[in-house]
Amino acid sequence: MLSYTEENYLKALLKISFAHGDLGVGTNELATVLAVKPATANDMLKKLKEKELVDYEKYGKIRLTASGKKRGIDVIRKHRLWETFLFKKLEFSWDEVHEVAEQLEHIQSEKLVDKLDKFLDYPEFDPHGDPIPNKKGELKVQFKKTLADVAVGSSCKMVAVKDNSSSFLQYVVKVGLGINNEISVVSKQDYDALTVIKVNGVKSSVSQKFAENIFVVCNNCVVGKSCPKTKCEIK
Amino acid sequence: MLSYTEENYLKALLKISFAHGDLGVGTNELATVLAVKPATANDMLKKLKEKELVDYEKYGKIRLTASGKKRGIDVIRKHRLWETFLFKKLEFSWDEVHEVAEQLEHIQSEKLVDKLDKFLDYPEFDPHGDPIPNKKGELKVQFKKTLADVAVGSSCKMVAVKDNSSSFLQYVVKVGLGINNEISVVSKQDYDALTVIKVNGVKSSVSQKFAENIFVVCNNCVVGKSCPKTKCEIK
DNA sequence: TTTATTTATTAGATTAGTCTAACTTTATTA
DNA sequence: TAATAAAGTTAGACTAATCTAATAAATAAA
Ligand SMILES: [Mn+2]
Ligand SMILES: [Mn+2]
Ligand SMILES: [Mn+2]
Ligand SMILES: [Mn+2]
Repeated sequence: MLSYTEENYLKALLKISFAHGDLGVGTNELATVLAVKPATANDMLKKLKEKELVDYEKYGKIRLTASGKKRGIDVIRKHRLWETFLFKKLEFSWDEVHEVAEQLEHIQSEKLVDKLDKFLDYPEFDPHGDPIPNKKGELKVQFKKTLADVAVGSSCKMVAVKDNSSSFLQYVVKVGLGINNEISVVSKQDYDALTVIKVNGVKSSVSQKFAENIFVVCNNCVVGKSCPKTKCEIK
Repeated sequence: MLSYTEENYLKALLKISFAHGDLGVGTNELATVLAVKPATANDMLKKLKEKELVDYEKYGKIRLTASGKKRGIDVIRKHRLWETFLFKKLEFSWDEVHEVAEQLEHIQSEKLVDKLDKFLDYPEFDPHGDPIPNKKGELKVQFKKTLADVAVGSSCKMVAVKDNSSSFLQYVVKVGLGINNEISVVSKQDYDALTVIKVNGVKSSVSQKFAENIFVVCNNCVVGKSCPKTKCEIK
């Protein structure tokens, strides 16, 4: 049985791995994500190594073992199922679900997770567009392309958000954006990449930082695979 | 913000108070209920007194303050709402809900509790027949009379169970009993109070211990008040 | 290739919650 | 009422998770 804290370390390691491929994770990086000091993370990593949930050499990069990865995915599965429950069944808005799911993800009951999954009719994506791992731990490939990659004159579909903070999510709503919306890129400033987009006929300006936090696909893209079109409008 | 552990102490104090009226709680008693040593309970009681959640003199009986009581009732409210959710929405059986609710009762989100309450359509009783406190903390009076109090030849209605353990609940089902069932007391042994009851036309023998764990009302009893009938068949 | 900077580790301390063992106070009973 | 038993408290120790401050190793810059 893993502690609340151990589960959070595994989840953080997994999320960092998703973000930057195969080249292991650093102690400081992990500590930053978990908002603890490197010394603290270092202590915990020793314990996780002892339990064979992570593997690394002293002063080397950290990687999850197969079992560590499975445990981490289970936590993410629970997190996203609970977010979906709060959003779909309890009328929470998409910027409110994350905080509560941070607590709910640590409830230990396999039956509860499976029943919740069934109750929600086996959802594939959470309210932020993130894929929900299934019972076996299989996870749809995460999205890679963002609104910042879309060429001027092209259009795309918003599929997820990268930043899950309540402030960003509320801003997204204010700009008139949401999951599955069609976005046209009207123009882009050379100097600072300030971008004019059109959503449902309404134009707005968004910053580079904003655009990088909106995951999109082009209309020919196959989610999780490369675009079959020879000249995809998205890099 | 109360810790997981502090919440459990308040809940335990409240439950013991419910069980034996106004005469405060003892350290050893509390320790037994929480499955810790008296020394441990003593340490925690000092902290709770410091936070003005309980009140007592050294070597004296312990009582919850108004605010301690409110916090304890909130935990019970959450526990029973979650049990109801698991039972009504996720197809858990009544002997499975308690264990998971022990975890869920510590999730901190007032909004979650209120939304859950609404989602369940403001239930008044949990799957074990126990009353669910409302948002204000108002709690229906607990049941007092048990099957062991019912006179031979009389009948009564089962309204709740005292013991919430999975083994007892499964036994109750095996005997053919459930909440709201009509029970006739056919006979009772003088020697050991072994009782023959009839439920839905089927006779069974139950021990005194068993009978004392089934809360009942007579058909004239008004829940939470005394029976208006001059000669109530239940003491 | 030294030096400086960043990254990682260790040592020692703290807090919450728990324990055992010894001791004190209150309650029971002979 | 005095002896005994039960209930409650204290002292000292342990673990998990955290911190600060000092140190060591690896990397980047000069
Ligand atoms: Mn989230
Ligand atoms: Mn999410
Ligand atoms: Mn329960
Ligand atoms: Mn219950």
